[in-house]
Amino acid sequence: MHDIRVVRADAAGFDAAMARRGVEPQAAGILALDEARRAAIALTEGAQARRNALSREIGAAMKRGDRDEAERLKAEVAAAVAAAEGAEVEAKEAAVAEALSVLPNLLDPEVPEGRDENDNVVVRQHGEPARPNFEAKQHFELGEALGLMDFAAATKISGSRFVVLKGALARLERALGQWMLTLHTDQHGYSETSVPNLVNAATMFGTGQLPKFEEDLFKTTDGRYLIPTAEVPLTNLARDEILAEAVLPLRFTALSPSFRSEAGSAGRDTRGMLRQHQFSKVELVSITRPEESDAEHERMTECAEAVLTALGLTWRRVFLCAGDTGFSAARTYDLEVWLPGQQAWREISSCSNCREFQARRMKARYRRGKDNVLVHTLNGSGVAVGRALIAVMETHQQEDGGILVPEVLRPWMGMERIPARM
RNA sequence: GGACAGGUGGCGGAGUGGUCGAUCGCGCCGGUCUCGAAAACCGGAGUAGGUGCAAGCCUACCGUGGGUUCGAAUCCCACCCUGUCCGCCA
Repeated sequence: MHDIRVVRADAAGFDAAMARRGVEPQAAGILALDEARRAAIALTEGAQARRNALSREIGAAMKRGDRDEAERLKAEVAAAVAAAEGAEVEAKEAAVAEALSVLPNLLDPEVPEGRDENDNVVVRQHGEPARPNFEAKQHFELGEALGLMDFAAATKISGSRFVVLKGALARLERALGQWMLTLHTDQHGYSETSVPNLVNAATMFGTGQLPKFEEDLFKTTDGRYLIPTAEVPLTNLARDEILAEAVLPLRFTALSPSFRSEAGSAGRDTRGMLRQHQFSKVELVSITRPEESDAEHERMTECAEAVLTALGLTWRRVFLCAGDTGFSAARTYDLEVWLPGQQAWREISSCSNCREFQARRMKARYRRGKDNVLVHTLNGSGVAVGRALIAVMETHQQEDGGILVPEVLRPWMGMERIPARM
């Protein structure tokens, strides 16, 4: 959500910022709506002031028993009320709000120019893509050979883009989630949080999923939505709050399922569990003072990177370009992990600083002296459990189809290796 | 699901048709006192929007949305939420 004052103050700058996103110029249209809105407000409020004054006079007239005068004034009030209603202030305010709420966030100046993922910039890499002396398999080949990853069963139960994990792979998923959550709470200062997975429309508006991206969500029959990420409930903890400065920064983490309709990605990544309607994810969310958010963004990204390093994965940090940065974000780092079976870098985490974009939608503020100031919100995957499972399988696969369990997961797995099926 | 009781400013809590944006307490900000702090005392302070160079003026907001009325925090209706009890149920 944008501040109309920003558009008024620098229309050309606003359009230039939108252009980086590939969005057509908006300022002129918004300013026209704003003019109409303000004119309607002036008209209506003048009429309301007249009505209020007349009402007071009526009260006075009644008090002294002057009924004729009171009746005469009532007629005048009726005219004022009609004028106020004719201006249609609400519709005009809604038009401005709508226009401002469907536009993406302003990008940080440092965000690289570019149209799509090909223009993203690698800023850091950990490890080198492995060159095993055997042909690395993809995770679904491994999982199906182990008899522990069953897509047919999931299709029967639910449909495409779901999976049933069994035995050691089900346990591996649980181990990953538990271990990551423990890492972030015990080592990284995040507060463990258990959140609803079903939220209302106001919550979805707060983080920016609504009104523009409703088709990406699953909606329930009673008008609620399944969360596409725990970012949604975690960030909305601050909605409509005025926080004490001393509590900032707030850092939350949650392990939750994420539900995505994947509308528009038909035919993409259809094999395996890379792109599912439901997956498990450990999410990180920070609520900070404005001056802290850039440092917090780096810190958060490093917390996610620590997960990948500890799992023995090969990864790189990518600075998303203008065209690839998400709607609510001012700047985003993706973490990509190397998948030896697929011979490709794939996104496993995305860490974004949304600055005050979500906070304005949510009215999430903190008290600084006598002022109420919008907080900054950040979110990052720490990390996606489903994709971490894939990465662990493909990275630590052995020639016989067994999978070596990373050291950090062994206490949770109760085994050093998922043995190949005999 | 049924029956009651409620939803008021950062928090607590008054207010039942006419200067009520709203008494009061806590907390908050400024000041007096003090070497400093605490206490005490004095003063200030809601949010959003419109207008104006500014001081200021105006409008809206007492869960949400309608309605009655010249006028609604106050009356009526619907919905949402909270509490208590009952029923049902992981």
